[in-house]
Amino acid sequence: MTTIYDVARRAGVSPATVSRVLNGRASVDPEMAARVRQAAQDLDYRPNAVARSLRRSRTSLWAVIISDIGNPFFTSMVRGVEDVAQEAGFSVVLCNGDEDPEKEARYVAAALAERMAGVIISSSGRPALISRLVQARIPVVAIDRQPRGVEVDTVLVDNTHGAEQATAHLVGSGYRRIACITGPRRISTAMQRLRGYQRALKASGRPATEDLIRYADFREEGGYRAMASLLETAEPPDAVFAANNLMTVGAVECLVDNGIGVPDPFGIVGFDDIPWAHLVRPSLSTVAQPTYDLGRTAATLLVERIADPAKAPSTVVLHTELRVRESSAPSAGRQGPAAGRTRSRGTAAGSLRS
Amino acid sequence: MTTIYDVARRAGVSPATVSRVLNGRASVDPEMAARVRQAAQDLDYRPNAVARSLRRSRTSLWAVIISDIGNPFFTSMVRGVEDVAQEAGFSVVLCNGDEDPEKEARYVAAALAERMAGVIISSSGRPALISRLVQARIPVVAIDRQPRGVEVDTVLVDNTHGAEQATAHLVGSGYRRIACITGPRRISTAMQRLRGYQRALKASGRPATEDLIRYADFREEGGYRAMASLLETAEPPDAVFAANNLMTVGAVECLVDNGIGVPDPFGIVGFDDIPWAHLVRPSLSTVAQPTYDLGRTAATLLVERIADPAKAPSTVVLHTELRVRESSAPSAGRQGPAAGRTRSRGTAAGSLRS
DNA sequence: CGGCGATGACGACCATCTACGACGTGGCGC
DNA sequence: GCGCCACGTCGTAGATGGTCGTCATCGCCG
Repeated sequence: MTTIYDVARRAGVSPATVSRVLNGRASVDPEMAARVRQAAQDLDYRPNAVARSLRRSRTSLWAVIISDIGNPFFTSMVRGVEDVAQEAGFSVVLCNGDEDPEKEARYVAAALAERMAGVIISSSGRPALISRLVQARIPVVAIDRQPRGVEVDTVLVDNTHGAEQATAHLVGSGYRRIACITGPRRISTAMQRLRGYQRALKASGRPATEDLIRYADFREEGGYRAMASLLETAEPPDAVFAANNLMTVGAVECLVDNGIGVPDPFGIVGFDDIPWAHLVRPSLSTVAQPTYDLGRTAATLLVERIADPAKAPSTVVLHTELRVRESSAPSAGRQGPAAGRTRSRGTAAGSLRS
Repeated sequence: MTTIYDVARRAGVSPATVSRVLNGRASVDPEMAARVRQAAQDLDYRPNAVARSLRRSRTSLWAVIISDIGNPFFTSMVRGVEDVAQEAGFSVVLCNGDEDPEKEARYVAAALAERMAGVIISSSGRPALISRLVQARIPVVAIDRQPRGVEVDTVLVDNTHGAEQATAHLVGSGYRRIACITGPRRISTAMQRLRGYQRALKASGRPATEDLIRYADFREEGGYRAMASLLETAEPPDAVFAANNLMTVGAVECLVDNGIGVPDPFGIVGFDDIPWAHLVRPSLSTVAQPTYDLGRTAATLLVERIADPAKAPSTVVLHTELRVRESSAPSAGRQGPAAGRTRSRGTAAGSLRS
């Protein structure tokens, strides 16, 4: 590997001058600058980013710690983060926490050891991890999930409102007993979405009883099991609101395996869109999140936080959008007063292309 | 941040001894070692990975440069890479090349600047990028796509055979004019899958004419347009083999929008599975790749290459598996001699759970 | 001729690792 | 029993590569 000394020798200047030319920090004689640049090009010189980081005591790496790389929600989010990072001159280290607090802890340790420039984290629960980052003065942005007891920049969606809207839509479609499959109690999004569900039930004058609620794991398998458990009860539900995309898929699978028709007699709405939802039959009604923007917003906050570590932490809440498709639109006989949408194939496909 | 000097001072030893204790390189008096460890724990000392990297002139980071983070094929692969990296003590920097040679070049430059310990790359064409890495003595493993003119460790699947099998299956199902939507000419997988398609057609005694071939971009949009273009021809096909998952989805969308039934009258088989393929109606027949193992294998090769930079490069070819579902199984009247599978819903769902 | 501004050279510094040297102890041989 | 040698252990210092502050010098202008 060629070093800055090799370039200096070839250009007949000191290493400091080479540094100044390449960083544009101070004014250098144009003729000499050109000579340096030529030498650098001739030798295919690439500054050693490690040495630079050591001297500057800061790197140009971000750690993005997500909960599940297999979930399209997170990959889309990462894409948003990455695009902003790229523009701002940072590289992204993607870390798959896998909903495992221990794995997550390892990644936080790595971020500390590598003295990363910043961390974007969707934490699976432990606020202590985020505290450690804050204590080490590493800029942090929490995304998707709200950490408890720590003051950091945060980007969320209006989980409660989205869940309320989805549940109210099921109520309006005429379903009688609406169940809820949510995530682990320690995760803020799971609890907020549950609260939205409960609020909508109360607003419609129905009791939100515990026997209609299941706490699963935000994965396909968990959604399947929760659905199966709901069907086994003495008085099974006739609709369900599932609190994330993978559990929605699991629940639908369970219904298919049990030969139960969707949307008639059984309605389903899921939180968070899935790709190719329009190709799934019946197409799934979902509460769509602005995943890409979620990532972009978090990244923008991180850039600002790095620029000014002293500024007060802010929380940004983005909006969800209920996308009604086939899975929550029962036949005419059952439809309630609020249910007036088309089910034509063309429309469904068209709305998804956007 | 506490440094090795702080720990040394507190333990009453020299920094060198602290380093020795924590790295286990040389023998140190056990009593003294215990004192050092205690001091390190008291101060919550974490070695500065940047300084370590500079001194050792090697980092513990891998760059994984993939073509499209939105494609589940790659995320599953990355998961395999990551699991092995974790075990071997490396962290993974995920880089989304986005099928854009320029973006890809930037990431390769970053890998060089950061003196990364290794690179796993699914290159969008330019062998020059890989050459630069090899020249800089950075261990490289090519994955999914075969780089031309460079000798590096490579992990591939049997693209030609998989495509041949898929096409032969369409032939056997009784389709007459079978088209092919493949990827850009510069990408090896696109050409190999095209070759498999052509081979199968020749084996069945049909001409593989150019008017049945479209070169798209491996994306949903491209698949849609290619399908539309095939339908506009004077003599449209009645089946298509699509060379990756996203283009398959695009092609199906186009068929739906045009009101053409699948699998009757139009058959389709795609290369590479998609998640929730079993929920899509009609469920899609695909050539499934061992995506996770692809990643694991590449990572294992990289670990070996790092351990022994001198060893001869090897190429590993993994096998694909044709998964017949509904989209290629026409009704009885059309079925050819080779088409004898069930189309029952239960069976289709069951085969997908595995 | 003096002063100021601009530019370049030099060296300290970032945190860690490691080669080399020094010191001490134990064992063996005379 | 004493001395020497060898080995084990520890500390010092230098190296890693780039950045930036300091100082000196040169040239130009007043």
